[in-house]
Amino acid sequence: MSIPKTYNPRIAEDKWYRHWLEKGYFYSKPDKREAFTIVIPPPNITGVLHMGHMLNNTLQDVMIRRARMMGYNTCWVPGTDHASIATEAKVVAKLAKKGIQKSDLTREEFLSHAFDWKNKHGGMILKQLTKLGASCDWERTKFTMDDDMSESVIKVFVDLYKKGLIYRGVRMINWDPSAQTALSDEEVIHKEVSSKLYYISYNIEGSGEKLTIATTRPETILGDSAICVNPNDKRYTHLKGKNAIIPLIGKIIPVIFDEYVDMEFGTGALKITPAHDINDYQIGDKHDLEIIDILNDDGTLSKSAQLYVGKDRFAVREEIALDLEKDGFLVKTEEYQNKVGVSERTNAVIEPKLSMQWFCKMKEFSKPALDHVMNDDIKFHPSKFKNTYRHWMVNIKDWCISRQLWWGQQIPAFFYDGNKFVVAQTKEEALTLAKKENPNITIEDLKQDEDVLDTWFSSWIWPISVFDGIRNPDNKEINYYYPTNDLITGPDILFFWVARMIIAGYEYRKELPFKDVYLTGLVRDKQGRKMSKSLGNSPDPIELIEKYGADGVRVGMLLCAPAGNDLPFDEGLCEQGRNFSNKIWNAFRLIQGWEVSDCEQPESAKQAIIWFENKINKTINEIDVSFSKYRISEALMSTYRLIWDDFCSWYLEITKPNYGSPIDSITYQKTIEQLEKILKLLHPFMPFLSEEIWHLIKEREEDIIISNWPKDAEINNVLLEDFENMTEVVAGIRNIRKEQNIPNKDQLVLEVINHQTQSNNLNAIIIKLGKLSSINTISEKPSSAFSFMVKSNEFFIPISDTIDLVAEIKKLQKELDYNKGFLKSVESKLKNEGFVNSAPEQIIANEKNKMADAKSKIKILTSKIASFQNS
RNA sequence: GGGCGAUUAACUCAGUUGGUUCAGAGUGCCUCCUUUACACGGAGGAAGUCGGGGGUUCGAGUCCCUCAUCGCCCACCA
Repeated sequence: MSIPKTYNPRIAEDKWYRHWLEKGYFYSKPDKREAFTIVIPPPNITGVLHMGHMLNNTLQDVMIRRARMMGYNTCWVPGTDHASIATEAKVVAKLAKKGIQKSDLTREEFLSHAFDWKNKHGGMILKQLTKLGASCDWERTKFTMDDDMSESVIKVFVDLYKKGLIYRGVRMINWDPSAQTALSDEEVIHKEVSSKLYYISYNIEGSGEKLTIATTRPETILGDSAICVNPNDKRYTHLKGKNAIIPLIGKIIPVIFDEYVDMEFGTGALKITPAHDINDYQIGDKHDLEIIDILNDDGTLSKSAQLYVGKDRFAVREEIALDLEKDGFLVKTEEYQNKVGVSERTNAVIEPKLSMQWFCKMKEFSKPALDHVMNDDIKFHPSKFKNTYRHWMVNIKDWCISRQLWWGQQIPAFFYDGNKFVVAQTKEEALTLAKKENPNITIEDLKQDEDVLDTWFSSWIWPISVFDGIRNPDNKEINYYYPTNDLITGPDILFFWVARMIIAGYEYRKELPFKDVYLTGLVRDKQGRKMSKSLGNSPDPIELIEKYGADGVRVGMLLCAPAGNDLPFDEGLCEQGRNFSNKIWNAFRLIQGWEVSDCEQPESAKQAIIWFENKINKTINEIDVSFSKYRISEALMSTYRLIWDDFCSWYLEITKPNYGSPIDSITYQKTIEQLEKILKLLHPFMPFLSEEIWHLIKEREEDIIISNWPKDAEINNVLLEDFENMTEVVAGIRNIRKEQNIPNKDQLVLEVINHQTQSNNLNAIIIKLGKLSSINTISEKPSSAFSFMVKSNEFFIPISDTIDLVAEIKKLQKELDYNKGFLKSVESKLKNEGFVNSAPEQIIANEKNKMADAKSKIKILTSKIASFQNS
């Protein structure tokens, strides 16, 4: 059969993925083996696969595939998140295109549209993951709004309410005027913007005096309840008991005194708008001021504003500035850098708003989650995120969990008799509870809270609810699969998700939800911007896979992705991955093209096999260590070098027979064994290629995906070192060929003086790779020859007629100078009493060895130079 | 404003308790080579005052101080 020169990923990928599915390798049921579990960070149903997902899921797949080979019962649970705000926004937009307003629909009608949308688009991203080779247990695919999942969420809500951890109250919250819902603090991003600071003067009632304040939001003067100054501010003490008049509307408000006000800032006078600023609210509360909410939910001005009613807050800002200026109230404006909060989802500028919402008390509740991370029961990789985590946890605030949306789990609070309510799993239970208060209540009288829960209120129990551990805490699956092993996700959702899962884990399982958290970096584009769905700057991963193969893309992502480091994405990395695929493919092509016969095994092959067996064991050890430290890119690099350098450049170059000659059966057999081992090591990183070659080597039942992960063994380090030295000898010969332009077909003789190292065993290899006719041991150096040194052995290639004496002497002189300098530094170190007295014995012995070594090199070099100069 | 982390070759990063020739890897770059698995390749090469300055030590990329630059997280100063 003829095998193409380049590897074609298309042939392997779909074929093997289907095969693995058919064989059921991805599916997991509890059994006697130890479980290895990962729950996927459920991507939003609104999302399509982007580079962040690629990185994340490749890492998860690597961990799962390796664990599977190590004999664990692996279970990778996939699924999607209903993403309440994002999805609702998409559905609303889609309906709007059809001319349908959300307000035209009943809740049920809207939800039916939303589920239609979810059914159409929601599975897309999971389908894309299969292209990447993700070995998820697809039979376990979950959605955060599946009936059982929602039921678990509601159960948790009711439970926490009963425990007194959930309460309802009027608080200052973050209002998103675009989505028209409350947000948690975490959903608000503070951005620096250039804005203006407006200086506005207020007339003081009953005097000609004016009082000037500074504000970035002049439109909010319509909601002012007071002007506040610092009681220690001598400029304003005389205003005690006076009133100010709000410009344009003429409303009279008191001048109040509070030390909160910074005398240095602006004019030292602060307008107080309790409805639209958290600080003003607190001052207003303290001084018992009127709260005037001048904004509607959509960010337009309300009737309470009196002016500009129905106009947008930003339009009003400009308009009111003009009007104030016209009437002489605007003193001046200044350029000003300040920070505004915007909605993480809609990018709308957040309004602080006083509103009735549901909250979860976090302070005490989160304590175990903090402790168990700080004492490494749960390990973060890299550990620097422990700091960030701690900082957030100790400053944790109550979590606003209600959202004024329809898409999500509706809050199970049922109202009756006006403001009275009960919290219960079902309306029937609620009725029973309500009847205790008022026996006349009927089920029709109960009205469920319109709001839904924050999306993260469902995803924080994800590792438990996917195994039904909330509804049935003692079921077999949860006890088997929980706690999960690795959580692999981005640091951007450390608080949104990771921290809260840990909290929920200790609350509902009394146990950690996962043992290790691997926080990836963010994938950035070439301008250093975060790649994300909202920016739309991510290359299409499916196109990349088509171009470079899934394995190539996986390798490309992993090579540059040490834990926690951002990676600027460069397509060249995928190219490197593809080239690597091809390298392995061609190594395989070479081997399968060999003609096997009973001829004698060459000495060089014998030595190469022994060496490579040691080398592979050493590398397996390195790879295992890297994995245990979650240094996945290092594990891959070890594998990469083992294959490219050790296997291809050395092992195969040594063992491959001369052109047209057959290979002996022992070497052939051994080579196949080595190749198989290598493919196993490669499998977690490059599943398709490894499976493809595994089966092309020979027909067999067993698939590599479930083969055993190779174990490391005793390593003969002396042998490895000898081989290293040997490679330097070969490099020396190649160097001389290159410098002197000696073609490979010209066979050379290599002469060695007192060649004492054990690498005599490796002479056969040197002869083969150096294209030598022989290696001779000599006692005196030849009169003129090219030469090089490896350790303290001197090698010669005698070709007197072509040698460039001047260049050769120059080269030797350079080497001599280096060694002299080196000797000097070693000697001075050894003369230093401080060093000799305080350095450990081993270090001193090493220095002495170095000195002896340098001395002997200097001696050799000096005499060599002399002999050249004489000739 | 508070906290955390980083700064090592053109790029992306290793460098474990200070001590072997410790200044490394991969990519890229330069030179040569279409040789018989692979040009998605081979052989060789150049390349860094380890951000600046100070200190501790016999010895510092590694520990301490300081400055600079960058990044991240948190935060209610108009």
